[in-house]
Amino acid sequence: MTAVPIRDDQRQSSPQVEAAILEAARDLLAAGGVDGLSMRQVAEQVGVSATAIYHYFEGKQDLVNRVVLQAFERFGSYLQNAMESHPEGSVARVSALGEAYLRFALENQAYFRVLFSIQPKDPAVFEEVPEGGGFHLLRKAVSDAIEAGTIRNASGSPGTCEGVTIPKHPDLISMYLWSTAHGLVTLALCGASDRCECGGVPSVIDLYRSFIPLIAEGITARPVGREEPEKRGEQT
Amino acid sequence: MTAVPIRDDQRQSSPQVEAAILEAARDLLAAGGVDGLSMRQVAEQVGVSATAIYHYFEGKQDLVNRVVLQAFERFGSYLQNAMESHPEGSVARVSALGEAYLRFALENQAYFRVLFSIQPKDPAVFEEVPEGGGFHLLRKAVSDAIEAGTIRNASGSPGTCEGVTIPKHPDLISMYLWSTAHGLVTLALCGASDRCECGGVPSVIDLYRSFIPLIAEGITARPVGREEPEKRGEQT
DNA sequence: TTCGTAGATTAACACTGTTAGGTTAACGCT
DNA sequence: AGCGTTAACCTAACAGTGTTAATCTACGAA
Repeated sequence: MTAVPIRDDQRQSSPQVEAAILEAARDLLAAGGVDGLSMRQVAEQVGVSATAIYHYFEGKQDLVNRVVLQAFERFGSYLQNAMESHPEGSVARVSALGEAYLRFALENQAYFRVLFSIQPKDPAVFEEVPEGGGFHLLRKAVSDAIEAGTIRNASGSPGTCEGVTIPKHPDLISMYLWSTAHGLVTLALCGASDRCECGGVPSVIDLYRSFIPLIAEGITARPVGREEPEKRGEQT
Repeated sequence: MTAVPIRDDQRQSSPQVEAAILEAARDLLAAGGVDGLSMRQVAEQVGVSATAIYHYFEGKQDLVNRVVLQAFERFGSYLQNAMESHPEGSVARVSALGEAYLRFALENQAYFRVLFSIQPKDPAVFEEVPEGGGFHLLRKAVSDAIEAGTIRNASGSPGTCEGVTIPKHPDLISMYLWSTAHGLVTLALCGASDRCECGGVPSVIDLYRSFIPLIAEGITARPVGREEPEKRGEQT
């Protein structure tokens, strides 16, 4: 169906049309992912012909990228919000960040899917993301916690944080925490986590909460007596 | 281009055609993901018309599912192979499993992408995966390690977390390890991990190796009291 | 008045997955 | 031998996709 001709007095000016396109694209993207977004559908929803979009965007990929950029901003403020309700330097703040990460992903699945679709997308997209799309928040929270002494310094050997208090690279711990939360929610979203009942833990959030003691204290047996934990061998 | 008519004597029998279709689909899928697989291209590669495929498969989704199933099997044996070179019950076996997971994902990116694309795919696909597509391997390795005393039993973790009873199954630790490895490689594949330099750790594999002490011993700062003095053997 | 241009249009191209309907060839049965 | 059935495959077509080319229209400036 061709778009109904727009009378001049209701013809939208360019920035409004662009915004309307972005909004329509966002809805379609959130509803059905990249495949669910079609130029013609966007156009129809805006009340404009499909090719008009090409006046504002270079193509579908560009349109998607722009929406993703907006989504990252929303994602960032969502995380920030969740973080600020816990004291600076606390482990609670770090773990709340993780929980918010999960919650956002679960509540905006199609959105999240697009954000982190395992595609070799333009690195430019990520580069334009303001402040790393939440990663800087995590990094900050981890840094604060290290400084507050609630999280150990990754740069040192286990326990050698006695004299040395300078956190060299909280990036490592941040990346580690990011991986865990992201992996969990990713597996959950593709249905893979159903393979593991995990003793009847029902929701992904609960599963994540069950991870926390493991993350905090590690998984190796710390024997009450004195038992040599077996060393990791080196392999190819 | 229409397919050249097949003379009777060179007309392939059904199972061979089906296998050829699967093979062509696998190649296209590995090369360009789901979008890179087109029925017409598959057909042309096999030397048959596009619609002939519908005699063996219900449609594109079904074809993809079948390839994914095969891929999971290959994935499983890849993991098994990597695992078996380490003693049963050792932490080394567990961590080798993780490394193999990463390696497979990095070496077969498009493949891996399809396996774990964040799509709400038919749960049936996962259900048909023999023995859980590697998860049972991880579970077994973790169970053995717990039994051998090298990995602590999750049930022994301190109390309950926020009212949630912590499952005592090795499933929890397995799921946790799976999440971490999967999250890392997933973030790497979509380019997100480039945001974190992590102290100059170059490759994903090295990054994973840096995780291992964290996974083993946790991230919370422990009182300076007890720690193994003879550590610090492994360097990436 | 004329020109340039922003904004939008229609028509078309080359794809896509999928369906409908038809054409063989081979097999089993009477 | 003749009949019916079915597996295997075909062509043609449909509805949809992203994208390009060429065109039209209104508006502001010279």
